[in-house]
Amino acid sequence: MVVTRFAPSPTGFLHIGGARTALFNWLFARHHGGKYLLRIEDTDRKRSTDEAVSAIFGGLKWLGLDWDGEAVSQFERRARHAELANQLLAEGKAYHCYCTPEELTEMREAARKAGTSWLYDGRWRDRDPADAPAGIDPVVRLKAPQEGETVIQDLIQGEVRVANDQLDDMILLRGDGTPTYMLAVVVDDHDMGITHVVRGDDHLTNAFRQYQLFQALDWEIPAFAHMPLLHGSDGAKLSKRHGALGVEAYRDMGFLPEAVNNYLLRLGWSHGDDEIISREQAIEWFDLDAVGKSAARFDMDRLTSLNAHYITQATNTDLVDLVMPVIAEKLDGNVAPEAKTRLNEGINSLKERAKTIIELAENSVFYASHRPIEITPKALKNLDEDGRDIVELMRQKLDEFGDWSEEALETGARDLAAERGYNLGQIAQPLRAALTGSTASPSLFEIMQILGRTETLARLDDALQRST
RNA sequence: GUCCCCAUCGUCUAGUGGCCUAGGACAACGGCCUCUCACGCCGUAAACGGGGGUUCGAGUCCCCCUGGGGACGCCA
Repeated sequence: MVVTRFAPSPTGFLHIGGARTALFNWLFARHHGGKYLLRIEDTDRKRSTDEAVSAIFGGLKWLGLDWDGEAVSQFERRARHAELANQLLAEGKAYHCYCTPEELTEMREAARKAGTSWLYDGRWRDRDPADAPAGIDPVVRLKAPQEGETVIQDLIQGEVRVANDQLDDMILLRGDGTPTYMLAVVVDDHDMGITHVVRGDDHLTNAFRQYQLFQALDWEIPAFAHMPLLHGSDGAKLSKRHGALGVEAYRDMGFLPEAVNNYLLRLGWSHGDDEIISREQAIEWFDLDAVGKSAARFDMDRLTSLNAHYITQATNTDLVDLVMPVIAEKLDGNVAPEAKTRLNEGINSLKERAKTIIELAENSVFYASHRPIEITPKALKNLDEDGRDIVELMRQKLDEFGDWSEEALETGARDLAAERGYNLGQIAQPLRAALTGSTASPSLFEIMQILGRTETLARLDDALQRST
C-alpha cells in the first residue's frame, strides 16, 4: 500500500509552496487508495510554535487535505531517534566527533578560500576515543561510505547520482544528545511505513544522505519524488523567508479553496489541455509521472481567473454565507435586516461579476446598506440636474406601477425612455446611482424587483433630495 | 567556490523523431453582445535560449555553451 506524508516544520504558517507539496502527497495517496499522513517536524524547539502548528492544521483543513490518523510530533519521538543513533554507534557505523562549532567554521572558511568543497573532513572518524578532549560533548556522526556513489531513482527527477566523496559524515545526534533532522526523518519515515517521500526539490541533496542512513540501518528505502520548487513571479525561490503568503492570507483575499487547489495542481502537473479539474478528477488522474521537472512561477492572474470560475460554480447559499461577514465588516455592523433575503436573490447575477469573495462583497453592499445609501463620487456625477430629472420622471412613473416584476419594470423604463426621446442607457445610469450608489451593477430591473417597491421608491427619493 | 537539477508564447503548460506552417489556458489587444459592469462569443499578437552532432527527418536523442534554480548548519 502507498503511504505518503506531509512533514512541515511549524515555524510559520502553511505557505503556498507547502500547500502544493501537501496536495501532491494527498492526491498521490488517494489515487492509489493509500494513506496520507501528517508529521510535524518540531525538533527545533527554538523555532517551533503551537500557533504555527494550528496554522498548519487550519490551512490543510481549509484546503480539504485531510490526513489519516493523528498527526505525529517528531519531537515526541526523540527517544526513539536517539536509540537508533546509539545502535549505529554500537555497531561501529557511527562515531563520536569532538569538533567544536568554531573548529567547523574554521574548516569551512579554509575550504572556501582554497576553493574546495565545504565538507567535514572526518577527522574523528577513526580516531581513538582516548584522544577526546575534556569538556566537550561530542556529536554522533554517521560513518558514511567514502567511495563509490549514491544513486537515487527519483520518480520525478529520474536517476540522480552523486559521488560519495561529495557527502560528508552527517551529524545524527547533537552535542546535547538531541536528534538532528536527518536522523529523525529517516527513523520516522521508516516507523510510519512511508513508501513514497514526495517533497520539494530543495530536499534532493538531503535524499542522498538519508539514503545512506537507511542503508546503515538496514532498512528498506522508500521511493523518492522531488518536485520542482515554486518560485515567485520574479523567478526567485518562493519561501517563507522571502515573504510568501500563508494559505489563510489567500482565504482572506477572497479566494476559494477549490480555486487554490486547482491552481496549485496545475503548477508542475498537467493532464493534456485540461485546466479546470475537479477534486474527483484530480484523484483519478493524478500520478507522479506527469509531474514536470522545471520550477514554476506563482501567477496571481491565473489564480484569480480560476477563482472567478469557482465563484460562478459555487452555490448561492454558500456564497451568501461567505459574503455576509465581509459585508458586515464593511458596514461596521450596520446591516439592513433584509440584507440576507435580498442577497439570496441577487447573488446569482452578482457572482459572475466578481473574481474574489471580497469583490463580491463590495459589489453586494448596496443590498445590505441602510438608507440613505452611500454614493460614490463617480456615481454622483450621474445625479446632476439632468440625472435627477430622469429619476424624478421614473419615480412618478413607478408610483402608479402595479406589476413590480423585473419584466414589467423594464418595459416601463423602455416606454418612458421612448416617450422622452432617451435611450435606455441614458436613463439607466442615474437610476443605478440612486439605487446602488455605483456606476456598475447587475440589471437595474432585477435590483428594483429584489429591493421591492417601498425601498426602491425611497432610494429614489433619497437621491432627489440630495443637492449636488 | 563545489555538487545537483532545470530550459517551448509575458505566465502555466501540450508535445515523448515525421500528425508541429508548434496546440490550449491566463494575461494583453481588437470586435460582437449590451441599461452600466461583468459573463459569453469571435478574432489578433505572442515561444521551441545559442552552437555543434546523430538521423532520410529534431521542439522531441547526445555533447558543449549560456541562462536560471537548488543544496552545501550541532535549521528543518
